Amino acid sequence: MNSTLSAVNNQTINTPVLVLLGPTAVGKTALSLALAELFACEVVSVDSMQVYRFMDIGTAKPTHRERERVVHHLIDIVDPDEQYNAAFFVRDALAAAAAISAAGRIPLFTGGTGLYLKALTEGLFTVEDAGEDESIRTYLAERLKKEGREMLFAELRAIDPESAARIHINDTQRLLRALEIYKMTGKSWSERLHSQQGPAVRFAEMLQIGLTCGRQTLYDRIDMRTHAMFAGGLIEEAEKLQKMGYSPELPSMQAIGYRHANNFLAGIWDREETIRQLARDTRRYAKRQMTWFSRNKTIEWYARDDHQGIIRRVETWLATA
RNA sequence: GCCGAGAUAGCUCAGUCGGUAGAGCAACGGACUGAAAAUCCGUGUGUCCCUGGUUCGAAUCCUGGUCUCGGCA
Repeated sequence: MNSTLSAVNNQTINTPVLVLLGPTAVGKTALSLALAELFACEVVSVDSMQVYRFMDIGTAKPTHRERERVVHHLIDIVDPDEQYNAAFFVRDALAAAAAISAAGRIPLFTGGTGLYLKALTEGLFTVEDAGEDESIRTYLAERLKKEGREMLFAELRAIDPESAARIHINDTQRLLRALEIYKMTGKSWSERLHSQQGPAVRFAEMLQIGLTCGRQTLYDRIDMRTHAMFAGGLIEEAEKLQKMGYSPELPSMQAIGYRHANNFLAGIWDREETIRQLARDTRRYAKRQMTWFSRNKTIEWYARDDHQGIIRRVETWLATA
């Protein structure tokens, strides 16, 4: 569209790209704002739940005031009953990054959704059909109910023994997905994986900063944030979503915080139990995030309050990038 | 002070006839390719309050202590 597009050609974004990741509640948002203002960045959220409109408190979105200070992408882009997934994220994140780079600014990917970040940097295999084929999902879900998982798993073993060896029989979600891919396209999940080409767009200059802190510190922060969410109106927000017609069954409403609030509203848990469960599930989520990040050897880790150290690192990186 | 009950995993507790211990919750480790804040897999982490004794062998039986909780004063 204009000359600055030289920053981006078909396969590669050549200008600097920053990534800021870390477990929930570690303090990514505060640092992302500081980095964005210092280094002329726009934030691209890497968060599977902040994409949903009306879900503000439970997803700990940056506030409207914060979003006035710094441009944020991929927040509030779909309604809670709309499908969103890793492939949509890759598409949207690449588009945002290309536009930001072309404008001479720096994309700052910030978030904690491990799969999304991996999909962005390493790519996904493509499925021609691309969409969600609801009829196949319904068909498989019914067969699961009628025939049981053993039958479906035996079928997977027959058509894709490699995936059957990798997927545990109790992992219903992956079992159904593997069968769905085959039914939809006639090719197995493992065939897809083997024929995968790599990311659609490469980032020539990417610095990945990880924010971390001691386990106990993180858990204390999670406890504080849990109480703050309650005081800040988490229950009322979930109630509002229900009144808008969003079912507790929706993937978005199964997010941490919302499913807890829904149980409270249904009278299953009292306030104290809801807080306890919410804090516990958030701790477990943080642990799963750490597991995910620990495999990524390109992350440079910094203590959560070492803003000066991170800023210095970004400065030297930009000088050479 | 007296009487009674108890002390075992981070917590609540079980532990048969004496054979060095296990359940729930919590915790911890891991997987992850279009639901991912989802889904799933794995792990017991212990001075059995202390002490001395009986015994081939003690969480278990006995002695003495310490502490906790009831009740009575």
